Amino acid sequence: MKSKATSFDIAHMAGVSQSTVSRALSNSPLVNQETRDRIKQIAKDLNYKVDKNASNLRKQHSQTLALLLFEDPTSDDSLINPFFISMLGSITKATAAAGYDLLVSFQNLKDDWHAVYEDSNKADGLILLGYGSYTDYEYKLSQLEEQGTRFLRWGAPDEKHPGISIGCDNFLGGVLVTQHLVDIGHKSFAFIGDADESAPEFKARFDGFMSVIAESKLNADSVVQKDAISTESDGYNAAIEILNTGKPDAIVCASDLIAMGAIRAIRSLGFKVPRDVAVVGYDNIQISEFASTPLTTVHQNTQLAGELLVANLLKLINNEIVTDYLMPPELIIRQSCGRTT
Amino acid sequence: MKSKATSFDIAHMAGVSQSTVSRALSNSPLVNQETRDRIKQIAKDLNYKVDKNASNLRKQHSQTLALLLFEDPTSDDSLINPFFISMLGSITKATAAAGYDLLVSFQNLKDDWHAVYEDSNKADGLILLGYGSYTDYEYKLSQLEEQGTRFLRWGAPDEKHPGISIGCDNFLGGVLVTQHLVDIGHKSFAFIGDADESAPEFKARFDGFMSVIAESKLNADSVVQKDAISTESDGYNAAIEILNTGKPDAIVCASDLIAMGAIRAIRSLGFKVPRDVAVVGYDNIQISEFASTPLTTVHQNTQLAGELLVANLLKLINNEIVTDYLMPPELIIRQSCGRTT
DNA sequence: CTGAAAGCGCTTACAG
DNA sequence: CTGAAAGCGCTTACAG
Repeated sequence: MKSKATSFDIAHMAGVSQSTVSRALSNSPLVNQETRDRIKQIAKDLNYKVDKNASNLRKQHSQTLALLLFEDPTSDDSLINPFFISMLGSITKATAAAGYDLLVSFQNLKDDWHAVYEDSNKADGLILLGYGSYTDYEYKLSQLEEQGTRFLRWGAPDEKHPGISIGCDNFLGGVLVTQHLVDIGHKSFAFIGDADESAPEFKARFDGFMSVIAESKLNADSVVQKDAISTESDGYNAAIEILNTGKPDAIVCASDLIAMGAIRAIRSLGFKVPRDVAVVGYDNIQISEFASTPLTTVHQNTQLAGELLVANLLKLINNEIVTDYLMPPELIIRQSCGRTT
Repeated sequence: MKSKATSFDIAHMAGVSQSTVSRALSNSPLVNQETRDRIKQIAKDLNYKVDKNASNLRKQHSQTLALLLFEDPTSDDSLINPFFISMLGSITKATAAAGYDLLVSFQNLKDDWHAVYEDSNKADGLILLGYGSYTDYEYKLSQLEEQGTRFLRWGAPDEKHPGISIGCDNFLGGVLVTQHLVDIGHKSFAFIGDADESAPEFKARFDGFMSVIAESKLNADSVVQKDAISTESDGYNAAIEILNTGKPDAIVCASDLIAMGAIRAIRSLGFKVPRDVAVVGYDNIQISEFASTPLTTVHQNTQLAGELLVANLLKLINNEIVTDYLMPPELIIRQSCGRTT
């Protein structure tokens, strides 16, 4: 194992000063074209790469973005929400395309926030990604902001939270999917998913759902809502409870994972989807297409979302002005909602 | 935005030297318990964190591991193989648990290997994760090894490739799933998946498959094999080709994604799974359980794999001896293979 | 266009 | 147990 070459080694070989090597390698127009090429060739031959630690220390920035994933505390390892996975993929690519590195870390609700500060030190900016509220972190987020840490969060814009958010219009998504159910003739509805402050995305979906119920002059009082976080088993349990009290025409679920559980529950009681009960989800995760009954759901453009998140975080880092942004959701009609014609 | 505190600031406030601060914060037993506590308290109050760039530069290591994901060049963004996603999750956690950071980057076959070297500079060790062969990278891997870069790859142990590998016994997996099909009475078989040098994992699964065919005294000549990389569409196309020439009792697929495509193909021709044609996959990705016909498949313990990968890479970094390791696969029997009794 | 020098914020021998 | 000092490998004013 040979020790790594430094810029001094290159300088020595090229017969120039170390400063010139540094300039040449960073494509400074200050250095003579010819010299620059020669230095680059030598660097290439030696497989030399600039030491990032030294470079970053000197430049006082890291060329690194950190992605902080907030998981639901109950979800087990193997069940990372596929939606986030998809986001992870697009963020990774967008980051790389921008010439930045990506540090990924999972934040656990149980831990204290050590990791965030650590990461904020190693990264020029942070992307926060997670379902549910960042309410628990509000204080920490304020602290980050005070320190001058640049961060963006995925989710609903929210006056009460520090920081800028980029998200998908959950209210509109809830409207789209519920309106479709109404349009094709469903009359009675249930909703599965947390619908309080702790889960702003879910709540917005629920609000969209309720707004359609109200406008359609359906009996809002007959609507059942059951709490659930985004897991298959929560969906299952909530659906069982609902069906024990009565059978709605359609169940609107706050996520595809919940919908998968609801479908399993409906079947376990001997009903058929969508014949006896229609089910719709949210997220358009991969499973939803291949599911036993392909799921009608709401698609969020994760590709675009990743690009937006990275592009805007970079703007933030460059002290440009960034505002909240809400992407439009897209209704995906498959079989689980019933008669589509 | 206030500028960040440094160890000198802490030293000033604590009335000690900067060296002492550094020692206290790294829990050196050299410094007086009381002083240590006082310094730590101040650091906490100031929300001070050690500058990693400076620390790493000085210590000449990065406390960072890099995960290099090799994707099939054809797979589109949204379809990152769920198996890798699961690995990503477990690697992320294992890395964090070990007190390291994780840098994630997607290597694109089209690009040159710049990223690898970059990453090798920012990380103490590399984990290579991808389906298929690393043949194309063989030269680069040798170079990495020469430079003294520590790396581990996920996959089949392979004499011809540099580096140590940790993987799952693909041959045995192929045996398990095929033997089960034979046991429950299937007689004629097809295999979908690349079965040449370029895809060592798939080839090993195929070899396991063929060994069962041979031992079962079935007519090996009648076995059809069609190439496919791990995508739903490749699986679909390959299955269509197979069914156009004849209908085997069972199709063994080199991955779950391929199996999903095969099932779609079988249905599109009016056949039923498993009644007319049984299908089995490999990987036990999340979809396989929720699929229209739950998939019989082979499970690889990604949780363990991630831990093993990280633990062994850390050993490598500490100059301990590490050897190839092959994890046992586990057969998961669901409905797609037919009569299970 | 090029070089000598300072300094980014740490860790760790070295000396006491 | 503590401090003064060197140095990790760069980038970038500063001077020419």
